[in-house]
Amino acid sequence: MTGLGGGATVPGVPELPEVEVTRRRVAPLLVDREIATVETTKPSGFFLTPPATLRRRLVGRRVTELGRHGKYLIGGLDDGSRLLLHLGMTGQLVSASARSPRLFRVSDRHPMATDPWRFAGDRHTHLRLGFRDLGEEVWFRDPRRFGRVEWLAPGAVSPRLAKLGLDALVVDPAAFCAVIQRRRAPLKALLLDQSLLAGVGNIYADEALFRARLHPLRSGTQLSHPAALALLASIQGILLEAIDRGGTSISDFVAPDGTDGGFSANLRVYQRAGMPCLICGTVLMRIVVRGRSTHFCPRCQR
DNA sequence: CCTTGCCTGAGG
DNA sequence: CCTCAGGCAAGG
Repeated sequence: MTGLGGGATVPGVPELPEVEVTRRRVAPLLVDREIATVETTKPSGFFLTPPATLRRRLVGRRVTELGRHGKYLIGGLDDGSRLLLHLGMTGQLVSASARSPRLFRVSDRHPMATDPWRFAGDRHTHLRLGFRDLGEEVWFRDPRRFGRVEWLAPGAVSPRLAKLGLDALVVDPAAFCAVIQRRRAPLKALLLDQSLLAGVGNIYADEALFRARLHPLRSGTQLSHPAALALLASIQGILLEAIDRGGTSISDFVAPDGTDGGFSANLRVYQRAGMPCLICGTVLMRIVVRGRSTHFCPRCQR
C-alpha cells in the first residue's frame, strides 16, 4: 500500500475510493461477528481512545455494520457504540490468520499478493481484532501512525465526524454548488477541505480539476453554475472509476519488473509535472497550494 | 522533504 | 465567518 516499494514515488494515500474498497472487503469479516480478542501496541497518538479502554469496550461486542463517511470507516456495535477508523497516510486493514495472513490489496499484481508474510505480526500492526468462531482476524497496520482509532460511546457526538461535510459520493449537485460557489479560496483548497466535501484528497483533487478543465487556483466564486456542476461530475466520476478499479491509487510500489503496477496509467496530472499533457502536449506544472503539491496543465485548465 | 488531519494564531 | 501560514505527528 505504501512505503513498500522502496523507491516508489507515488504516495499511496488512501482517499475515498481506497477507503470504500477497504470497507467492502472487510465488512463481510466483521459484520455480525462478535469481537473476542483485541490486541494493540502501546499507547500513542494513533489511539484517540487508550488501548486499555479500547480492549474493555470492544471485547464481547458484536459488529452490526461497517459504514463510511469521507475517509472515515465507522463500525457500528451492538450496544450502540461506534468504532472510528481513519487510515491516515499509510494505514491498511489486513485480514490475517496464523495459517495464511492475507492482505486486503487492490491489485493482483501487488507484491503483497506473492509475499503476504512480510506483513505478519510486524511492529506496525497496532490493532488486531479477533472474532468468536472465526480463524481470521482483522489487523490495522500503519507504519507512520497518521491513522486514528477512536471508540465512541452510545449516543456520543464525535467532533471529528461532526465537522465533516457531506460525503463526496452522496452530496447532491445543488448542495455542492451552494457550498463551493460562495467560497473565495482556490478550488484546490476547497476540494481538500473535508468540512466542505468529505473524501477527496490530493490525488483525486488534482485529477478531478484536470478533467473538469479548471485551474486549481480559480476561486470558487468564479465558478459558473454549469462549471460547478461539471466539477462535481468530474469528482464523482473519478471516485467511482477508482472504486471500480479497486482503488488503484492505494498502491505505491514498484513491481519486481520495475513497473509501477499500472497505477500511474490512471493518473493524468498527479506527479506528472514536467511531462507533456496527455491532451495538448503542454508541459504540466507543479505548484504548491496550501502546502500541498498541485499538478495541472496550464493550457487545458483555466 | 512528502503525505493528512488537526490546531492555533493572524489577518481580513 | 472566511482565508491562510505554520507546526505537529511519524518514518523512509
